[in-house]
Amino acid sequence: MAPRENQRARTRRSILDATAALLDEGRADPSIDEIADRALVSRATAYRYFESASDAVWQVVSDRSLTPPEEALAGAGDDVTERLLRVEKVVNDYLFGDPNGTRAFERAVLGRALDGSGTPDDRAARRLHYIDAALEPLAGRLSPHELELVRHALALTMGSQVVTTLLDTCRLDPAAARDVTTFALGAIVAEALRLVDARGGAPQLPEAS
Amino acid sequence: MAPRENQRARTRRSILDATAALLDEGRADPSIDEIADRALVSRATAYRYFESASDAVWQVVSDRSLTPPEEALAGAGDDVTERLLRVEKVVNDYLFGDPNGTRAFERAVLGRALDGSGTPDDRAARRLHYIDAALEPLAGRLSPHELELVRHALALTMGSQVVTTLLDTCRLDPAAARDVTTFALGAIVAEALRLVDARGGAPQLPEAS
DNA sequence: ATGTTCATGCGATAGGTGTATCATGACGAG
DNA sequence: CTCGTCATGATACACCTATCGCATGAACAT
Repeated sequence: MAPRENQRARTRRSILDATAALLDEGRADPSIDEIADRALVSRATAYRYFESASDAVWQVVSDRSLTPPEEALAGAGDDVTERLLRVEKVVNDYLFGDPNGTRAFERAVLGRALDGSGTPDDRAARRLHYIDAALEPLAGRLSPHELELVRHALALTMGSQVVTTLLDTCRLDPAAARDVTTFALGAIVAEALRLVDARGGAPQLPEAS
Repeated sequence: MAPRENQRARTRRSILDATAALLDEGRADPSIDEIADRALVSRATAYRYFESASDAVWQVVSDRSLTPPEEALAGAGDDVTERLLRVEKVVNDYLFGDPNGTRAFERAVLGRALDGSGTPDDRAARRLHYIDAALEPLAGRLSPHELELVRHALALTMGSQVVTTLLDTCRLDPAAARDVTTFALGAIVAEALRLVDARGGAPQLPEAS
């Protein structure tokens, strides 16, 4: 057992709670000092637990759990489109609902990319778990390469960067933005299904095999 | 005529050149001091010309002109897919070729979004000009609403945010990333063409040819 | 209770941003 | 050439990040 586990856990929680509170109050980009003060902890300690302020924000935002994939897909059939729409709703409703937190998250991702910190970043990649879960009925029916293509193309329709693109760059409102994501998603799924048909899976075309 | 126009133009150029030089040397995120020193200008002056370091970077990156839409589309027929692939190539080749500059650009966009500066940001939205130019043959054949959907969905496949998503979050290499963007683009175009067929426009049949 | 360990607080340091003020002196019109 | 204008440089300030070394004292084993 680690030396002072409880104490450390308490401190960590305190910092995370403080960060979360600040975010909820609309501070999009809290400083380390703010967080430390709020957590009743010295600045040095805050740095001992998190690499930076945006690191803490990152943890908070990404730990505010979304409905997990299994739950989002409970009772869903094999209709890939419906499955994807469900997870898209979970992910994007969440993000478009909290643009501040989302942009702070974005910022953290960018920071990591800039200083080349090599952490695999399992959290930011979480959207792929949702996509994979939704795509599961199709898994065996596409070549590995095709599947990669589809997964990553779908990743372009969900996630924090989409918020930046549609809200900030294209200046859409959240509702219109959601229309766009579902449209794009539908298009990609349709293309994927066409790929499935093209290989073994499907009967219906007068195909030249 | 403004008071000391030439002097000011010279100073401005000097700062931009310095910024560009630093970027080309691989400094992804140059500080104001670095830029000012390199430009043989005091820090205060640098701030008189640009709001921030990333502002200067932004100007540089976005002014390094891409092939303009008309040129990219010269000699292209009415095949919307081909047209879009051309502009996608122009935009994304450029961005994936200079991830550092791109991320600095990203950073600037985010900064603007965070402090809510209301500038319309014609530069970041430039990708829509490319998309519109490529989409031109389809313009009259979709309802305004459908057209908006298609335009913005396509915007998800080009631009700086795509770099962040595919390179940083999904950890693809540039070549694989380009495969993904062209795939997604193809899917969206296909969907758009289906919309065209669904309304009056349908000229040629589902060519199993 | 006693001593060690280790998380913490405190303060200093080094560097970055962004703003303001003020003297200087180059510019350019007369 | 002269003189006022105005871009510039210098400097200071407030605040931020990120890191360091050192003293303190709570936590824990003995």
